[in-house]
Amino acid sequence: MYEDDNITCTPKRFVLTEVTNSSSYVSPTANLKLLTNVALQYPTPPPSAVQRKEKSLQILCDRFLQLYPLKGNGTVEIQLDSTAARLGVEKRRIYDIINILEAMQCAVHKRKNTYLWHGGSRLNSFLKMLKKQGESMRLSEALRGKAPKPPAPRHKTLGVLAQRFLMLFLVEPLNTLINLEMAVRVLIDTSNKNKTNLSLEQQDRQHKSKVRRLYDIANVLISIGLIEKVSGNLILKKPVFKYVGPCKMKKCEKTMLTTPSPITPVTVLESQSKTPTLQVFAGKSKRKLEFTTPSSTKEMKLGITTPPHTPSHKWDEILLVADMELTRINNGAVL
DNA sequence: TTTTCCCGCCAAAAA
DNA sequence: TTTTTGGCGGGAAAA
Repeated sequence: MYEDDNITCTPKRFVLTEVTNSSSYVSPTANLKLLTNVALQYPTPPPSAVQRKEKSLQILCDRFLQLYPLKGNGTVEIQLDSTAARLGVEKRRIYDIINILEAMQCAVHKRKNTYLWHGGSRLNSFLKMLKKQGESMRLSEALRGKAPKPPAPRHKTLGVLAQRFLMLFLVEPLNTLINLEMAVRVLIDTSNKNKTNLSLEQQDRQHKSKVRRLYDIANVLISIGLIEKVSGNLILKKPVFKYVGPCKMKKCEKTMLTTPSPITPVTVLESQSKTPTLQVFAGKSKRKLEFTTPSSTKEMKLGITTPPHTPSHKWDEILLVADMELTRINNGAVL
């Protein structure tokens, strides 16, 4: 009949009544269907086998990076399908990984099924840019009360979300801990489409979905070595992440902008605030999101202002406030 | 239980 | 149209 590479010996024989739960007559068609099902079941490896944990995106990305190292030399072409096969996963999973890596400028979409791998060669400069981008978006302020809330991306949401998530770390003082709940709230534009308002529970649904995405993203960012999960956190039970990537700037310690001289020429400050439009996602395809705020940003030029207050690292407070808000929201949901 | 998040359906974009 | 990409959320493993 047919030969299956997986079958190395004659399958054990079964009588219909052993497989079915009834001893009654089964039509030929039903019989065929039944047999098909049994056949499909057959090549199933031992029940145990790899479990969920071993299939995580983080591990998959680790293996991916093993194939295509970040510090590799030169550029290489990556074939998605063969890579998926090599890693023994569905193509869909490769998309998840490559999308984030692409968002990190580690690879660029060259053509169908093909990416150009640049590794981490552009990472540092890209991170610098991301930071600037984050500052101009005023993500730091958004984290607290002041909430310009960056507009929701229309395309490449996974990649954009990954970039914005990273921005949070870059924009905040080093070692700031950020939890996913906080991130979602800042990164997701709750003021939904024009009129259509929140459906309350639909809002919760979308929130949950976004958190799922953030988990996915966090996992590959961890694999890349940009982020780290901080276990056994204090106040919150929620997961907290910390930036551990390349030190973004040299101003490690003091210096900073400790209240510039009273009479600072505006020009000095202004000079810093250019970069009005940064194209994070290169590429021609429409799908590649036009990352920046199209034009709406009404008064972005006013951006440069010394941090409101508490330039400190009182992230504990931040976390607390964030959590309190979250619980408030949750309670409110129970109408 | 809740948190984490894999899996894969199926629609949008591209060919 | 068909194929490739990739939102999205169900629901189950892990904690």
